[in-house]
Amino acid sequence: MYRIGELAEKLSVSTDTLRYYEKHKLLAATSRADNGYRLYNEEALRVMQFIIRAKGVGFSLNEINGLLSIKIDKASHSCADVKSFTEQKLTQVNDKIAELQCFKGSLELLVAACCGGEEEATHCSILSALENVDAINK
Amino acid sequence: MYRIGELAEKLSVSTDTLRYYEKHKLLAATSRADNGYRLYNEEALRVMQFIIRAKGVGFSLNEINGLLSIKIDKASHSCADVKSFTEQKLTQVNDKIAELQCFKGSLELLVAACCGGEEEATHCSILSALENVDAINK
DNA sequence: TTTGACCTTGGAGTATACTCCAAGCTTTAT
DNA sequence: ATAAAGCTTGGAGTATACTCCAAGGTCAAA
Repeated sequence: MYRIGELAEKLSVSTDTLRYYEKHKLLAATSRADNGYRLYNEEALRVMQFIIRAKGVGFSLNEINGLLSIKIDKASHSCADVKSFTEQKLTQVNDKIAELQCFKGSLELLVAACCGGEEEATHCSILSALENVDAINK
Repeated sequence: MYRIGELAEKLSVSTDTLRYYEKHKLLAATSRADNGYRLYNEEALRVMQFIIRAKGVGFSLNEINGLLSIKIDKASHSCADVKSFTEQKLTQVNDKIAELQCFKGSLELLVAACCGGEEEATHCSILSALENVDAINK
């Protein structure tokens, strides 16, 4: 079991963030020590990694709560509910991937086209390439 | 040229958002009409689409400003600056894509495994699958 | 010509997600 | 035994990104 500070360091987040997530029902401590200290197990670590990843790709804490509640709120959802919610999230994720592929393509084009030298960027083809970034993104 | 309301509707954002972006140097109106109304051209439309996409995949307005300033701030950056900044962003984008691929894999697994019926989700295999989501995400 | 829809500005208010602080208890090291 | 580091709570403060409002100008249609 980890104390809050240990888990925080392992995840590169603050202890305040962990307490904030507990207050907002995203992740409760696994248990409490006799002295009242929060204790977290490996499962909690994995859930936090999940939350951090989800945040990184643009899900709000509220949306992440929704994703996590599939797990937590078992009895209150039917299979049909869960399936349709999950399909919806899958569509969202696919859309996000598609957008990022566009960014990736544009940026790769820019990197490939740029001379990388010391002259002013005014004369660098990377900039003209970026000016067409939206066209590329389609 | 579009008036602010027309552009806002085309993009499904509020006019307040467009004025907010102008105030925060993300996108100025292309010009002003004689009556003081903001006017936007097709280029502005494309820049806004770019901003909206970037936001959707988790870039902050500040980061987006950085991306846009490659375009705007030509004379103040060398080619080497621009190239290294762009390569850094590319790494970020690749990381985000990898994370989303994990989500996608997990969610697809869940959708495929779920019966989709009316019974309580307690008995649905989609949930047990989700409990291993972090393992799947690796 | 006047009603309604649209635009202007500046500034205040809100939601989200932290982040910091005070006051105090616990534990570890010297 | 006492200091330093770590934990507790509740609550206040901050950054980001809007969102709304007031007071007023503009414009097209009835």
